[in-house]
Amino acid sequence: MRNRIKIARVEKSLTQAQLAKKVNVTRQTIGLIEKGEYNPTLRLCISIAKALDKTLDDLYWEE
Amino acid sequence: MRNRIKIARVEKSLTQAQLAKKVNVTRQTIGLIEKGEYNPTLRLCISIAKALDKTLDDLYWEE
DNA sequence: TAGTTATGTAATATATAAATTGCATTAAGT
DNA sequence: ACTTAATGCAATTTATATATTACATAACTA
Repeated sequence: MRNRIKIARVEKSLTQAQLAKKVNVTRQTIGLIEKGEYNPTLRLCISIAKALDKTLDDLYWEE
Repeated sequence: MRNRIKIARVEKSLTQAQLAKKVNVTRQTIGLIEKGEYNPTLRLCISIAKALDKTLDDLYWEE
């Protein structure tokens, strides 16, 4: 599950912990999702996208 | 978790069972996701989108 | 009427997402 | 050299996504 969360997060100058708090998960969960080793739920994907002012396609879609 | 899977599925003239087979889940899982009562994983969301020739935003994003 | 297809739904079991805790490393600042 | 902040990572536990099995109904059709 590759994604572009880390890029978007750093662009917004957020740490993993800050993003985690915004979307109500732990820092570890964010770290593992960024690494692509997790298969997050849709609800969490949407929360992360909104927290970073991106859409699902921005962060998770690859043609 | 509202979504537009059912509309896209019917447009492609697929039954729930046919779509389920394409994405390797059970018919029941598709039914529950269409009803919005499930919170599917990103991997499954992507599989469904590709099977229906849509993107994540097409099916799951609402502003 | 009987049989088939598509769908809804419920109970239980299994797989896995996510939490929790803890420790290690790196880089920045003092 | 000593903090502190940010991140990586591993083991275990808990919550929940999904499978499995089964039964129900509505629409169609032979």
